[in-house]
Amino acid sequence: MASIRDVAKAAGVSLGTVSNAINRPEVLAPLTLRKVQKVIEDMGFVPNASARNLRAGRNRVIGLVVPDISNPFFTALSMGVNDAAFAAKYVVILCNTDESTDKESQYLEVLSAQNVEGILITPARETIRALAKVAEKGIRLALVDRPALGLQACSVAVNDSYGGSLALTHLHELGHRKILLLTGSEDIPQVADRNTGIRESMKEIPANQLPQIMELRLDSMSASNAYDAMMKKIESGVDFTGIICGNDLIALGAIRALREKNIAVPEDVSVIGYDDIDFAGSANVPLTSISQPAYELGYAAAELIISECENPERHVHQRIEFQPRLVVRSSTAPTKSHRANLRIS
Amino acid sequence: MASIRDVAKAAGVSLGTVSNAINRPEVLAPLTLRKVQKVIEDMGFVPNASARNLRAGRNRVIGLVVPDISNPFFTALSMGVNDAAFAAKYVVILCNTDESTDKESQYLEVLSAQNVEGILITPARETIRALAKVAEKGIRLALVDRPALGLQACSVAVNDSYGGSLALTHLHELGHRKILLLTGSEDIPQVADRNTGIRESMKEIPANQLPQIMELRLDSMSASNAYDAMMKKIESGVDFTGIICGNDLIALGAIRALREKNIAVPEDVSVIGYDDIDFAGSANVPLTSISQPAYELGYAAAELIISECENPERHVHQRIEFQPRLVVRSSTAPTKSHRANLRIS
DNA sequence: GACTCTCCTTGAACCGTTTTAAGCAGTTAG
DNA sequence: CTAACTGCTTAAAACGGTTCAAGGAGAGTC
Repeated sequence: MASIRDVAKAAGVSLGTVSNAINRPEVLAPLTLRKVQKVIEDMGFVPNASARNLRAGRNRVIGLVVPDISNPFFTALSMGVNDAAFAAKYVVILCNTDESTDKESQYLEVLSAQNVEGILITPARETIRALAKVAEKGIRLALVDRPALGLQACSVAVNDSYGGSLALTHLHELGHRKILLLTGSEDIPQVADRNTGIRESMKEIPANQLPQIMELRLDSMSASNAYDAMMKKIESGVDFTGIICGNDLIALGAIRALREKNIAVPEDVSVIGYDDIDFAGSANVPLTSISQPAYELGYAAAELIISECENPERHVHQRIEFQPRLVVRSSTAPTKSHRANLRIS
Repeated sequence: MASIRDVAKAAGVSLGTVSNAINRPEVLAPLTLRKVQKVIEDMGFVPNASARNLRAGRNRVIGLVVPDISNPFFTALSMGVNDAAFAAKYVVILCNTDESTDKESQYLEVLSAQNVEGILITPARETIRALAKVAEKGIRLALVDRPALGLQACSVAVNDSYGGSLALTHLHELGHRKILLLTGSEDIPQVADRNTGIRESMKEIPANQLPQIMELRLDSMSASNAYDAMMKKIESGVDFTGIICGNDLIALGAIRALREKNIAVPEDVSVIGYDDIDFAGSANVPLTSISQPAYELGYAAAELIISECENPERHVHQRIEFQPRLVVRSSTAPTKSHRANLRIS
């Protein structure tokens, strides 16, 4: 590999001049510049990034740590991060933790060894301690899809509590009074927050209309898991008219089970998903879902951390919160009695 | 940020000793080692990767360039790459080109500026020229999901031609004689290869059983696009009993259109997808599909390029080819006449 | 007591850049 | 004619590690 010295020798100039040709072309005499550039071109010279970073103390690399990149939500988020980084000529190291705290802290080690300028992370659980350690080492942090609880860092999140409330209110307005909550473990902060939102919005509802909530917790928030659980649930009786699902995959799994048992969606049972993944709209029963701006979330987070890297002293930590949005499609409908009521009035 | 010198001073040893404590602990006296390690721990010292890499001439970073990370196939592939890299203590920079050759070559620039050790790429189209330029700069390449046409590089691919043949043979054996090919542009190498496979396997079929093939090309291989095209197609007459789709998303879109038009899948029309994405099995009509080992593909490719980086002189370029696999679920079935025939015999 | 051996530790060179102060012509001003 | 300035270029000092030849201290041997 050619070094800057080789270029200098070949061009008959000093090594500093070559460096200037690359980084501050305006200070060179046009003729010299031309000459050096030609040699660089001819030799196919690429500056060594390690040396450059060593000297400059920066490397235009950020890390992104997510629990599950195969979840379309995080895929979209990561696309947002990538695009924002690309626009700022940064580059993203993607780390997928498979929801394991172990792998997460290992990745944090690796990233800090790589001296990335910043880390964007959706911590799997309460990894605040490991994060604080990283922050101590001078690596900037931003939390994604999670507020920065007590941590000195930016955060970009979605109002999950409001999302839960949106789902409940929608079903309630359609006349549903017996609602099944098909979701994951309360250990997952997002799940917990949405449940909080659901409980909160119950308080707004007049006592005589208060829906009854049943919970069914899944070990893993996958379609097949939801399908199995739902089949069992149906066999023990369908004592609900609406289902609020932890995510769209769960909703799809549940719908498959319902159809197999000849329970019509949305005529007999309404189902509402969460995340509004790409596929939701083109599913067999187009899903009503709570849309989260995953791409924008990632984009905003990346912009935030990049601006912090570019301008550390002027930066103030921010907390950005996006609002989820209800997207009504065909998997939810008024209950039969509600429809009857509407017809009467 | 603490440097190795600060550690040395604090521990009262020379800087070389600290380096040894980190990299060759066995040469140090146990006492010294202990002492230095304690200081490292206390100061939270992390060796600067740039400096280390500068000296070593390596940086344990590879780039992964894919056309569309939101396609579950590439998501799985990238997980394979990440896991293999993680195991070898490498790190992956993910680049998503949105199928744009422009963005692709920009990313190649960025990656070579970052001096990554190797690049794993699924070239969008025939980007051989840009790739050759990168290769010249001494960056190792490996092609993923594409054979290394004339390029001095490793490649990991799936036998697409065989995949096409699998699909056709499956439908043919079920008695289908009028088959619709619902796929993307022939510019996409995979699409072209599968079509070749289909044509090839036609030659094996006795003339009196030869199926008739119709082609319908989509601009973009998405579910909604497939749905629209399919709706139109159905309105102009259903002159086919089987559909071979370019990917699973297309299959799902097509199935939705068919159902909406009250054409039963698989009773009236069989549909076969491609990729066998995670969701295929839990779709409303569980998809028959051609499974590609996306994760393994990525894993193998990463292992290949990493081994090349670790041992450049001993490395010989390889071409690994995976075989696709037919996964039969519920979206394909024998034609009515075929079923009748079976009953008779 | 001199010699060799072992075991640790050290100092210095080096990796390939960026950056900065200094230098060197040539020009302009006084 | 000197001084100051301008416009480029250069040499040298970092940056933070790794590595290696050389050195020093004890122990063992003759």
